[in-house]
Amino acid sequence: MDTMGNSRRTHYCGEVPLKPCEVTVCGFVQKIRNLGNLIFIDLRDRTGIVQLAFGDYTDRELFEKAATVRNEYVLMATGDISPRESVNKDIPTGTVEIKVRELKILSKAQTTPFEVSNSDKVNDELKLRYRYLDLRNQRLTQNILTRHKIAKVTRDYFYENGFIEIETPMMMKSTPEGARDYLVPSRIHEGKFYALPQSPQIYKQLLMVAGFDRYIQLARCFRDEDLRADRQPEFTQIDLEMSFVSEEDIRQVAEGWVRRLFKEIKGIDIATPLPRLTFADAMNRYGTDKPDTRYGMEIIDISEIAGKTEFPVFKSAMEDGGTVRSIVAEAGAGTYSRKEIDKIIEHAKGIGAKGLSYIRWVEDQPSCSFAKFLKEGELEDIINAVGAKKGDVVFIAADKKKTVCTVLGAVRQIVARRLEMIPEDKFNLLWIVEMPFFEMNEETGEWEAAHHPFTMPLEECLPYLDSDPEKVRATAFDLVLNGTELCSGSMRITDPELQNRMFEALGLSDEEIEAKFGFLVEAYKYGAPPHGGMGLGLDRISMILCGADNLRDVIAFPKVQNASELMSGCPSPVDEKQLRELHIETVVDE
RNA sequence: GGCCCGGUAGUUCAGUUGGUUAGAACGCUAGCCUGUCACGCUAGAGGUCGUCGGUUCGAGCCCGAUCCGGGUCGCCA
Repeated sequence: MDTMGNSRRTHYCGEVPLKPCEVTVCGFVQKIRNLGNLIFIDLRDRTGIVQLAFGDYTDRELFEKAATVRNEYVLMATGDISPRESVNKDIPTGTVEIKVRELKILSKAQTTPFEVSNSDKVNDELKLRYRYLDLRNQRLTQNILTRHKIAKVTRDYFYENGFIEIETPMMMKSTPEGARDYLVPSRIHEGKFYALPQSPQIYKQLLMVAGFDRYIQLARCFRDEDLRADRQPEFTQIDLEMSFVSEEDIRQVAEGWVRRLFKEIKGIDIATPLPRLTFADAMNRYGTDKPDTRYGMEIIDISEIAGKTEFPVFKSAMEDGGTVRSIVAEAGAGTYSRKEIDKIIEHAKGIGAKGLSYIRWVEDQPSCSFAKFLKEGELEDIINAVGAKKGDVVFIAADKKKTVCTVLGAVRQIVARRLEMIPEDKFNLLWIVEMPFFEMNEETGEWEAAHHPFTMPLEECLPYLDSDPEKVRATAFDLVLNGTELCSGSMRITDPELQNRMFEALGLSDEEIEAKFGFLVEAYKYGAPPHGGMGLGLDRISMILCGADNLRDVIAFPKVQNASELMSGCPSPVDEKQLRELHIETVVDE
């Protein structure tokens, strides 16, 4: 093996000049084509690929050295850029190659567990175990570079608009409402714990009280909850807070950021102001608070018609205060077989439906899964009400409103995917506004804060605070992009009395309020500018702008579904000594 | 915690009704090859069929448990 010696890189592989000159490049071997008396090596770095060439112009010793090179070796090559005899149109440097005069093998490589250039098809588990190899793959490299650009554009935009970046603590007080905290035991204080931040919420509000006026941070956040394709236990939030503003002002700043980001990253002009939809409308029309509006197929309430039939499923749902709603799966490209319908129903059951009724209108006559319960003309009434045409399938769910919405929202998504009616190149952004303040916890039957408890309710809702929690809406809003929640924001309560009323409405005792949030309420007594802000998911926006369908693809070292990291193998056991210092007793397996 | 999907050479996959020696492609090793870019040709090595148990004369295939990975519901103030 060789050392670099005095040689240094003059150009990145993907950025070599396309005219004759001397260059030195460094990188990994992507591919070797050895033709006997002619060797080509594709050399890769983060910018791209360039072809190294060895032929009759190469001295014998160098040629033999080139012949020993294997995939993923780390090379440094010096030579002359020359035009190729035959051009490769697929890569930017395809018109030239480097006729190598000096080759240094800086590091050899074992045969890798998978081919880096072909890793897109390889099993995720293996790739995550060797994440540093998968990151060499150009798709993943590009994603990480795009994420970097997004972070840079974000900082540029907010700095230019008077925001100050301030770091808040990573070790903070545990506030166990909402998501579970990751805890850090204290060595100095026996039996006490820090928590990793779920968000810098309280600190950024205190920064407003401190007078910093406009704050931003690319903040790491932690939540000890189960993972999803769009949810990691550790994630990065573009966290911001502003003083002397209204809800609308915050959205305007965010829209400016969105416009700038899409322009610089995708070259797309986003029209602002962005459309907005109330939470109630979103639930009714799309069955979710994060609707994908790139396609139609909205939910239709047919309680008035179907709910009045003799079909026991519909009847009992109505009697229990529920609802009957439907979506029309359009004919699209093909027709629906019974088998496919069954599959969709199975899926619906998996997400909480007891079942799904349907009207399948593929042959001349519509066939209806509950036809025998219908009187003359009722089937026609339903079909007319939902506007179904021949070729369509009408899916109907009857249950409590929440279940019906969830189920039909999911069915809408499945059908859209199946029909390939989701335009890949479209970016539909919208605001969901007037979010509910309280949410019923089905298990305990108690009202809980839907957002965080510092959220300002809409002024017109204040009278219902104690009498009718369901009616209270918040100054909270979400930004939704293609069915993914990108951001959440709100105005905050700055009146200590109102803040205490909110805590009480949430069932906290005076002692609990004092112990958990006393310092915040106290701060508001010393002069608190009206303020509000938001948190934007950097990982999620990166995922969408990279065209990825999983957060793992835009995070350098992600965690898997059970929240472990396969490369390093964390979480892992620790020494007894460490535990003793932290005053933690060893847990013996039962 | 629930539901669904997956696990067969290094990798991606095939493997019929349970039946002889588990196949292919890529990768790997060796040899040949002067313009490749999915280089080509020849030969070779490479398998506890995730693991454990069961049914059977016989299991990659059937049954049970379990581990690992993925998706999702719950959960995510």
